[in-house]
Amino acid sequence: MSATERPHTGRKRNELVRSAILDGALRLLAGAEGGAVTVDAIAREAGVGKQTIYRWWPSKGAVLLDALTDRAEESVPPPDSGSLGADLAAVVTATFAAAQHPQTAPALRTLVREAANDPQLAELMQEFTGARRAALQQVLARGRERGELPDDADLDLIVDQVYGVFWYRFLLGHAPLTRDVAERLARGLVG
Amino acid sequence: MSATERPHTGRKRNELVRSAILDGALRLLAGAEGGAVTVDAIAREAGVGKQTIYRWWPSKGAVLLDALTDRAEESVPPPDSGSLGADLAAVVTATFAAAQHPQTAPALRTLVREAANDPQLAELMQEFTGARRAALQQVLARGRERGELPDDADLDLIVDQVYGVFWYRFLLGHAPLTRDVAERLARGLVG
Amino acid sequence: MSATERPHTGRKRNELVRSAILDGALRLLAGAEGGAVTVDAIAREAGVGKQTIYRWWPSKGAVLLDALTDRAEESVPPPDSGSLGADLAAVVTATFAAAQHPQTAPALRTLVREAANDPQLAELMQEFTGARRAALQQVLARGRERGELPDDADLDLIVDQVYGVFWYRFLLGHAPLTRDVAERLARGLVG
Amino acid sequence: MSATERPHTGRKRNELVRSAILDGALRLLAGAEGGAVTVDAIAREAGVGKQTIYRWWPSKGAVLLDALTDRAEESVPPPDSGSLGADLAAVVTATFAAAQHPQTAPALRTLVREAANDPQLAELMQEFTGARRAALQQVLARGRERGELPDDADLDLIVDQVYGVFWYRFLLGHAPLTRDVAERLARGLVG
DNA sequence: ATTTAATCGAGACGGTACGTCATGTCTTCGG
DNA sequence: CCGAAGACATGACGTACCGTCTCGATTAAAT
Repeated sequence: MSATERPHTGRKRNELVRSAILDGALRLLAGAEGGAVTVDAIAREAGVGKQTIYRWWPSKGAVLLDALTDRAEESVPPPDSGSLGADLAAVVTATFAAAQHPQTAPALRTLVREAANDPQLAELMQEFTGARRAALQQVLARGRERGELPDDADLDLIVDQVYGVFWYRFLLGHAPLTRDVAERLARGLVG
Repeated sequence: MSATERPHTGRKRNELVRSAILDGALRLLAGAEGGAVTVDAIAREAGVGKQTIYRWWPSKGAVLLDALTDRAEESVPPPDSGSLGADLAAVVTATFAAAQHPQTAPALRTLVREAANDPQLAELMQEFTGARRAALQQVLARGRERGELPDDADLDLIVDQVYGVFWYRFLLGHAPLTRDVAERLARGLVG
Repeated sequence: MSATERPHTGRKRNELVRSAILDGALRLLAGAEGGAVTVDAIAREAGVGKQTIYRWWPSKGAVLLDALTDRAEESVPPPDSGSLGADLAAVVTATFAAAQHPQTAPALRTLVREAANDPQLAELMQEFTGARRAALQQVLARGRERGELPDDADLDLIVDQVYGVFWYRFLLGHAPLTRDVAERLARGLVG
Repeated sequence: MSATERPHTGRKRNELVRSAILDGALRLLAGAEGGAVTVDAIAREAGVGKQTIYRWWPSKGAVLLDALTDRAEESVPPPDSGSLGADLAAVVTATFAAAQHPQTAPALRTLVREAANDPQLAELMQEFTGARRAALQQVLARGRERGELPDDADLDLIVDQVYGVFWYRFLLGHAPLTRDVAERLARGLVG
């Protein structure tokens, strides 16, 4: 979408511009694989002035995070099937699967790369991952209440084993994140 | 160490220069915490020309990794006490402890940050982490041979749970990496 | 041996680059008439990095001034024919003619434009114009010694009438700077 | 003067806004001396929207010129004492004196600086200075009719010597613009 | 009395140029 | 040939103004 087709909204923030930027960012993230996700590039891709980006996001990474979360996240509620094993397997499987999406994966990797040198973005990602951890912990807490886990089980540790394995493999890529692995991991943790 | 105090060795490679560079890199990695581990900065810190760095290392990251591994690692052999639980606990505890060292921690974190945007370095770190994984897997394999693990145990997954938790907590810092956690983790995995 | 006494060992300044920049600047000044004498444009035109320009000149205008003076000025000595009238006419005529040169004129105008918003450059131009004034005053002083001007003649004022008329007409362009005008002006001042 | 204290006049042009803008512009012109006479700055200073400025003036420079001329100039008629020498001296002295005014001088200098990069404003200033030249020429023409100047005197050149000296010294500041200088200049031109 | 039309403050927007920073290569000179 | 110093091309960065646009309010003139 070019700038010429996009009407100005005057002194109000233009939502079309917002999504044009996020779209452009996603296109670059998904496409370029490893390179050239420049602020200038995003601006050009979206038909937007650089200043407009800096006006609304503190850093390039914030744009990327926004681009990823804005659409992908409709705040899926954690499953509650009554069985801890099933719930855990569901969450882990879903997590693994979501990151495999051919458009999401490169974007996510770029995002992490950006976060590494951008404290602003790092903090934003902390919030994001914190929410994920909290959701998973809730699932575990329900299971513990039902007696499916010992009372002294270290829920934080279990959560971190899940996300630890996920990120470790996702970023290093030395081993797969298949559905099979997900189920085996879940079983190992609460079996 | 300034350049003026260091004698030239003529056409042979000067070992003093090598360590001056690695020292300088370490000082920057440990000190600046968040900022500016530039090639120029390393060169200045070491009293060295930039070209000298590029002559011997393929990228900035390679220098950093070299700086970290050159000294800290005298290739500790994996423990072999005869008990899988004890061995695993020992490895995990040692891993957690090593990263806590007040000089190592910030350097390691910076290293990861650099690796995120430097494919050269990323590959080097893969080798490094690969070696660690292999060592741990060897411990587990010995235990499985002794019957301390079922024959169909997914050793790779267990290894990745250890290092996954480690890196996840180390980088995000949302939860501790104490000896207690290490032991609980080990017990959970092979108990 | 202190740092100041230490001979330079670094790479030498590349004279070709210097002249490439000045040439490029001149080409832009002469060509584009009024527009787009950007630092980026100069750099592109000269096949040079922007940083290289900023390394050697404090501002864009300084480059332009350098470009103009570097070549045009072989420090012409003021004429000394023995007759004040003839000398003055010669200087004024030469000044008028020099600025009419089809390549110099637009460059000079751009230079003034730049100086208006660049104190650095303004000072440089002061030096330049100061030297011109001094040269003319020397001519007048010689004439006064020979009795061709009264002892109480205000030489500064005469000089400023010459250069005042010159710049006033050159910049506003409301009246010509012909040889005829030059001679009439000279005659009016010392006739 | 802030916007809140200023009543709206509805669909009629608000004269208070006009003067608020001109006042703000003058304050910036006189005050900052060297910096930042931005359109945004004028708008902020006057408590006015940018569009309001662009609605009534074609360019920033036009505002500045308006600000200067609107108040200072009540179109003083050229003197006509019957003596050319006296009239000329009066005009020159008045011109020199006017520009010395502590509030006018910096504003005038800034105005010229702006004009250097604003063709719109440059043209407006041409009109302004043209009027001044015409006024002075009228004085000279009257004197020539009375026989106080030779029939072939180049009036334009005399005029430009006056204003040339004035602007040259005013802008460069290398020599004063005192009453004494004014009288000597006038005497030299028509004496 | 109601509509219509213009002013005005505010500020988002697409651009252009700025001056700085880091990278990795290349060049010079002294040991 | 090594090593220190640093020039150089490249390209991204984040900022400053520009001039245009649209909003929502206010008020005067036209209906």
